[in-house]
Amino acid sequence: MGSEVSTGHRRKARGRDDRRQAILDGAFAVFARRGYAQTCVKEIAQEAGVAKPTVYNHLNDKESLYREAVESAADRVGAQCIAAVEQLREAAADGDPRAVLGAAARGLLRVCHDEEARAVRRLAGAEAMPGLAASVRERTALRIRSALADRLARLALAGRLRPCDPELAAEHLLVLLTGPLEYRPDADLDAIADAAVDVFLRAYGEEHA
Amino acid sequence: MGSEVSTGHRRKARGRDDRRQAILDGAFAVFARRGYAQTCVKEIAQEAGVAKPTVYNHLNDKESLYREAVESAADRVGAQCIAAVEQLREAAADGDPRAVLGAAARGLLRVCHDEEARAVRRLAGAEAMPGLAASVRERTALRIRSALADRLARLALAGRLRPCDPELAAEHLLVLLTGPLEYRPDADLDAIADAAVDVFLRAYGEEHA
DNA sequence: ATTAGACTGAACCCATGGGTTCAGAAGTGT
DNA sequence: ACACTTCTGAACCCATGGGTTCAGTCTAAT
Repeated sequence: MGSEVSTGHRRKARGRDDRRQAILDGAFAVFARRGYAQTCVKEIAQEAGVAKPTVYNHLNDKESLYREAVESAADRVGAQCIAAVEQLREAAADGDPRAVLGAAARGLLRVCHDEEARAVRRLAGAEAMPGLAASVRERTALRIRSALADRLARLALAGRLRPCDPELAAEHLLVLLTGPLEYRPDADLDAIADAAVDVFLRAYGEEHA
Repeated sequence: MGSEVSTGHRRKARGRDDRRQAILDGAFAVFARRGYAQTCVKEIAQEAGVAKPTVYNHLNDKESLYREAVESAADRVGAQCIAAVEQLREAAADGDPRAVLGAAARGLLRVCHDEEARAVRRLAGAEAMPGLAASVRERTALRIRSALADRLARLALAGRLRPCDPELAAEHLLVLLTGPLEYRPDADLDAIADAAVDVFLRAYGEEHA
């Protein structure tokens, strides 16, 4: 019966967390399309399929709602990016780095160009909430750079890249990939990725014969 | 007397424009440190040294205030960046591209790291104001890329860079410069600039012997 | 069946702040 | 001196919306 009690608690807790997550997701969706100022909590409640007091039952106020919603979405986006980078793990042993880097780059860029990722970038910096920008950067950019640096270090060690600072190399590859999105929000993603890998390999590829 | 009348009109118009600009500058300063939602028009008026009705005498409403303030600041920042790029004009004839590009890069990066430029980037994307982001991108990023592409094209034609698409090359150099600011907001600017030029020249420099 | 906890919906309170009005001051051209 | 425009400062109106309260409902565990 101890197990039944704890099961019951787990179910309840699970239910609570699900609902909380639904609220955060709804909040993120509304904030993303309306901005902070134009968003009213009632609309968030509707989006989440929940009554307004329920929102305040899970979150303290509008600002917490914003912070936690953005951070939660940042975690999702960060995880997708990490997954795209991690595909370099097995593939690294294979043939020329251009193919394997190209595939990872295209995957990464698709995630970064996704509506959710764009919204995270917009909402993170805006609205002067102390610490939020740093927190989101930690959960996305820095984590991704670190994961990519790991992979590049292995490539360099294997002689497929020239010796370099992996952190800096990762940063360069990432800005070559995602930077152009700021200049051409709706360009061909694969073309951007290929151009980025091209430049990256000319700069960091192994000394050619 | 026609001249006197027109002089009078000019003085008045000048006075009006000055005051309008003072209001826009004050608005930008307050929006930059408070964000849109937390900013009240009264504070803008105080910052500009003006009474609240005077603000509404020059601008229609809070949203116009925001748009025009951001666009005005974007114009200033854009002009400074163009100036930094334009120093490639005379210097282009000189010695190795590394020195001349490095100097321009450091100048450009200083402007982009400036508080005003950071604020423009923050405020431009935020707050779901249709068209504002595009307008600011037009006044800054695209203009700068275009100016830089002009200079790079001349360098390529002079054989100091390998043949390339100047627009794309300019974009790559710019993201290598400004991208790292997102990852390390307070790193050594000159180090970033040098690393960017280094990578850029390995990718776009003339075929080495 | 009972009890406990979460959820609902609607009404409610009220601080905030956008935008306006107005009477008068101050500067300007004639 | 006179008229004209602009600016001031203070008060004012009022829509918006954050946050709360409450009485009643639903679910689930015992």
